[in-house]
Amino acid sequence: MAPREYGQYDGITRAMELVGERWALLIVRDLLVGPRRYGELAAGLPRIPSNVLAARLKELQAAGVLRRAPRSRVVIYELTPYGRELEPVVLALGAWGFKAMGDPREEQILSPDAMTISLRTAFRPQVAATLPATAYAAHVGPAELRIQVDGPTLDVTREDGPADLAFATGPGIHRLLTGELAPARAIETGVVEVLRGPGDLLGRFAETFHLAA
Amino acid sequence: MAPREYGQYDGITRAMELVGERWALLIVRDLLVGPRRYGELAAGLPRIPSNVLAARLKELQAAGVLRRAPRSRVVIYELTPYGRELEPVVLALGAWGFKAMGDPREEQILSPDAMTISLRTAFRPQVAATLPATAYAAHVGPAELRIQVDGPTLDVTREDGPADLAFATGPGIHRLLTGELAPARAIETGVVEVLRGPGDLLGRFAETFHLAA
DNA sequence: CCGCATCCCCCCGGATACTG
DNA sequence: CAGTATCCGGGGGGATGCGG
Repeated sequence: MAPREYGQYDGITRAMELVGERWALLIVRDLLVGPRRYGELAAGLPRIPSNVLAARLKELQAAGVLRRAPRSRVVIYELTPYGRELEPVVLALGAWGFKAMGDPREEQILSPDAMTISLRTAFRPQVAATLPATAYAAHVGPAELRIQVDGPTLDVTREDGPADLAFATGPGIHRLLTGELAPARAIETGVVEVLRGPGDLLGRFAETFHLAA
Repeated sequence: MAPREYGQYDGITRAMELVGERWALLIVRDLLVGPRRYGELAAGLPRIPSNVLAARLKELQAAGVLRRAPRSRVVIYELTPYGRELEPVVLALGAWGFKAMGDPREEQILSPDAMTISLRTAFRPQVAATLPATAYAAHVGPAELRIQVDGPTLDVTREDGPADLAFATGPGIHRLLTGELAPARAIETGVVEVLRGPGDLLGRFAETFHLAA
């Protein structure tokens, strides 16, 4: 159960030993959104084998990255303070990888937690501060994401509630965030489907969230 | 030769597909110091099997992270501009992993390139700016590292030259950077061996380079 | 039904030898 | 010196089982 080692003594090597195994950083990514149960993690990572998920959770716990928290008869996995310190790393890595994303393939999914982290990465506080406070409801897959922008602060939750603009989308939203796809065309082509509210608000959304290609 | 996929469409997943394989980020770490030949990379990563190194180099090249550059009859591997954009990620990951480092074990080495990156991570420009310009010569393993601090700028190279303080050290220097080990005691205990120059300059070194434990 | 454990297969990674 | 070839063990992928 001891992690595989690299035989070197420096920070990066140590980090790779702690969170460098396959799937580990994707588990951290989802836990950065909030505490999750085993089944929720499995649902957000459909292609992870159950034994690997169980093994990673044990290793990450032993590494001090996450902790099993017994909450009223069920087990919840949550990041430790040390694990939460990975947030800037994960966001920076996400911004870097974002630049190398091509078009989504059929088998590739966008989970609600992954989208939440992508939005945190793409959020531009200084731009948002100049825009009116806005609440969006984004339907991604079966889940609804409530995205509240209020000045320079961003809050993404999974509770639903009133929103100025409600839309459904999938992996294709990537091209909206890069600016490669204009908001109007995103709606025309069906990449984004407006459910409620004025479609022009998608322009404000695209201004608020942006990532380099 | 296509990378293993995770079936998700977001930036972190893409990043893991590009640089998430075992050893990949350690190769990137060393190339962040400068272009390297195959043998130099192998020397800095003694435990990597040669076939794995060859495979990673091909994959990272295909990923657009590095490039094979023919230089006067020999092949040099160097990061592309996109690969160099990993620097903040690698430094942040190194700072994070640094906090989880225990004492070095016998089989763990500190390579010159790893030490160079560690120094970049630990460098405190604002502190250095208040100190006189100083050149250190650090002997780590068989190699000599010339560390030049001039105001808020840091330059670490492998050429040797005059230095205000020359010292030899190994993995144990870690405890000096955290402040856990006082400079004077580092010399007393042999963690740092002063070769030339006044040993008190090690205090300036410890002020200039610092990492949280 | 959720949270894993078990089993099996396959492929990647580790070690070593070998070649242009 | 710069990789390639080969063999082997172990970890990951996938399906299934099972206890609380």
